[in-house]
Amino acid sequence: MRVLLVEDTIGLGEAVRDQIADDGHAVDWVQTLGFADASVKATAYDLILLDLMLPDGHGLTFLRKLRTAGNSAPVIILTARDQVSDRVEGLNAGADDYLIKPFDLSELSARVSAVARRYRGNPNPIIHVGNLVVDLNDHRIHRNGQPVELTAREWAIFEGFIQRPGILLSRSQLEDRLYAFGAEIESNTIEVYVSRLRKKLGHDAIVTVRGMGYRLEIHGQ
Amino acid sequence: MRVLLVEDTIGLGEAVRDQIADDGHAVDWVQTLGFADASVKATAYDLILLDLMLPDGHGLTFLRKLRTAGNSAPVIILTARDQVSDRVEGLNAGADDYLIKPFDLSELSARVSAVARRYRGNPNPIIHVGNLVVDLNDHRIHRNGQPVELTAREWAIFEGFIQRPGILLSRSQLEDRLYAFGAEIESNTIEVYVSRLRKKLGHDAIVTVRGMGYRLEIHGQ
DNA sequence: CTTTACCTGACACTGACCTGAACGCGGCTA
DNA sequence: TAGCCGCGTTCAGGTCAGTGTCAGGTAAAG
Repeated sequence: MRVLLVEDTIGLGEAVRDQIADDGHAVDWVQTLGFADASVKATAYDLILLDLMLPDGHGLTFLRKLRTAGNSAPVIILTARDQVSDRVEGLNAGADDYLIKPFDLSELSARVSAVARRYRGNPNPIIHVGNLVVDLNDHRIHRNGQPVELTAREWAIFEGFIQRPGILLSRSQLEDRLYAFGAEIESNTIEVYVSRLRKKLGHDAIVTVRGMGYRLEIHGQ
Repeated sequence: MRVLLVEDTIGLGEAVRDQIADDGHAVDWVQTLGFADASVKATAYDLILLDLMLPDGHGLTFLRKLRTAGNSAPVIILTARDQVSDRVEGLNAGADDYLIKPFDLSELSARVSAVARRYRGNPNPIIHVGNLVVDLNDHRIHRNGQPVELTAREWAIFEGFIQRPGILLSRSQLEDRLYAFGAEIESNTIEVYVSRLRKKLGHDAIVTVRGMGYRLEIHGQ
């Protein structure tokens, strides 16, 4: 799926872009309405993620122009919790959905893949890694055929690994998955969750890279 | 697809009817709520296009009655640009979408075929899950042979589960089923409905996945 | 050997969740 | 018109799994 991300906050934009790319979609990220305008003229997007407060104007102006131009691509609005009127107006202006900042990356994934599913009638994407079978939408894991139960936090971490198996994830990247961006944490929480995941998924499933981070190890069978 | 068009403006009604017929759907066109009432009792429509200002009453009264009667056919509201409050109320009353007059016929086509797409691939209206037998068209459920009565809201939730048994549904996905898109809800309504469904369908029918959502458990037989 | 980084069992507390009960409202009946 | 009923929603009180912190231990690096 081709996704256009219109968002001027750098940290958030990066995180969203990476998440969507990891989910297997092509992302174009622009920071202004001007570039957004140009992009939709050049490309037929399957989904548009639209922030409302942008340096060169309000997202709703863009949305209305898009609709009157006959573009009916699904639009998901990214908005702050207190801007209720914006949200209502957004839906009236032709948005399909909205996400309230700060949002979980997994919530974002869910919304995006809901759109993707509607567009091509896809079943759940199932990933096989070593002796694990993972259903991403359903948050379900089987290890050697046995179901494995993960808590919300454990899943958040694990999802980060499974999306890029074999790739090194730094501590702070993992922390971002737990505490919607920003929130600094000074403790060994990540270590604890890695430990818990190892207990559930096998002790060699996650490899420590000293001083750098962790990586999911693909092994077996 | 069977479409019911409720619209008292002659010119517009004709144009819409013709467009939908051209798209390959069967259209019934009525001009009053009275006839609309009679029609939905006689026929199971797959989509209802509903004007709000009608000679014998307001379309929302009709919509509410429809929903409390357990009819969950998708409804698209046809409304004028300046009636924002009507639109919001409409979504809250259980409409699925809306179109602002005057609208392009191509826009209409797009929305209608979006509904059609969602409706297709559902050829088997009777589903067996564990000790439940569910008739999707009739909204009828039997548990171990005994009929189970669900209210409109309970059904809305349950339908989400039954369409893809075993899948995890997040709180917000369930909320979307109750309140078209939009309407923010800050309460435990979902929990209450889950609780009531459990009482009617068996306490182990719906499993809580803490921090993530709920899932219908397929068990027995 | 010392230092640093990481591991993991244990534990207290928070907040997510459950559910009986009460409220409010629209629709139906008399 | 008044009264009743069913449904949707909110509230309050209770329960318990999940989370984060800590402390004592182990492994790696130099």
